Amino acid sequence: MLNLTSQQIKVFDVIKNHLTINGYPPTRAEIAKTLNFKSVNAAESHIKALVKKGVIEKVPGSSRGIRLVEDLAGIPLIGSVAAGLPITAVENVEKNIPNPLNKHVDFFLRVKGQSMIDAGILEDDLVGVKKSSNAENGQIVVARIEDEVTLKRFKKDGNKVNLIAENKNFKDLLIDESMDLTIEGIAVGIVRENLN
Amino acid sequence: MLNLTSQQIKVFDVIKNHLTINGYPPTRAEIAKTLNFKSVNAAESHIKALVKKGVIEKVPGSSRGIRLVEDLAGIPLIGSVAAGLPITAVENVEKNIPNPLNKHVDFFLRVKGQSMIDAGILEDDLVGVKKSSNAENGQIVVARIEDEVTLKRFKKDGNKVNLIAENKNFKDLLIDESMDLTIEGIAVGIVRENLN
DNA sequence: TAACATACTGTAATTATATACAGTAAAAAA
DNA sequence: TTTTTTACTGTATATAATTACAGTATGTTA
Repeated sequence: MLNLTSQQIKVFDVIKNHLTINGYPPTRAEIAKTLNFKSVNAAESHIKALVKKGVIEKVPGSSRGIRLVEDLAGIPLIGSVAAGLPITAVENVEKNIPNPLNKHVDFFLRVKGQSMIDAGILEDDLVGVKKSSNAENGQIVVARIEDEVTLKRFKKDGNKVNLIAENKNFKDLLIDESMDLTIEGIAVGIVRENLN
Repeated sequence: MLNLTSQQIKVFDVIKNHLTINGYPPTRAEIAKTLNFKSVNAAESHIKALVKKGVIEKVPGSSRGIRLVEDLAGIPLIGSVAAGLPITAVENVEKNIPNPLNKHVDFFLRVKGQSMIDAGILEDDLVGVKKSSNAENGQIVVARIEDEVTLKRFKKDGNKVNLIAENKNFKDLLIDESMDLTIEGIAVGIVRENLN
């Protein structure tokens, strides 16, 4: 959803909200009324801009013929993160799933390894992640150290950051100045597709 | 969705399909065309019947002003099961959530207690359950013994059924002839709304 | 500086859509 | 048996809605 102007974002949000509240898209007149435009053509122009930018689709001649491109897709599931790419880069998106968690989720990340099993997070679980560059003590975070992405419990002691694995067989990871640590997001929920 | 005639089910399905394919409801003319009605009023009449039966809602004067009552609901989340009631009775439904699992789920059940923590299933997790009256060895099942509903791993030895808790502190539950055991469903996935 | 994008107002025409009314016919319920 | 429900066709109309065209103004990019 990049490159949208603030007005375009407003129009997009009106469409999105209308869809969730009413179950069908708004008309140009309804968009104009909501945003206090005096001309329906203001809405029409914004719709054209949003189509051009690829965030919505139009069905010409059809009343309320608007689709949210983003919305059809659901929330991106990141299977594995290729080195050098931002986590949510399209190259990393495995598929898209609907969000059952009663919270904002920016992406789901498939868990690799056993480092969090004592917190009930198993390999291949999908962790719902909200993007954030900082974390509070005790939160489970998606962290990036150099080029590697891991899921760990965040603990800060003064200015020393400790990334704790919830597995007795793993040792804590103490971050020092020389290491390049980025907090990518906070884990807010879990989806497990496979039981066995 | 009871009491619908076969024609009404067809019309309902056309609306539902149009929604999933196009992202917005069909017009009367579109319904009529899909079902080869020669008059748009045939669609209009069916819509009125469906509204009367409570499976859709109409927004008068609004183009494509149709809502699926059932669809808004998602999959029922069962918070706790009242004694004497079937699990999915409306009285037990806490709320409804969308299904992120790539499988058929009849309902979600909120887990009570610690009996499955060694399988990575924690208290308050939502277990996605597919209704089934029989289970295979090793599957995690929702079982009802007398009036109590529990989540356990199913194991059958000859004709002895064993319900195994995945927690060292719990002992297995051996079912004998005198007990009233019902398998209500098979767990197919997990959703965890809260991490800490 | 010229071209383009953004951000609108205002008018108007064509088409899309809901919906009422008048029928016909058969099946189901009271 | 009468009434109601179901299941349509066919016509008509008011209104809902898309969308093009003509402007104005400002900011951004080439």
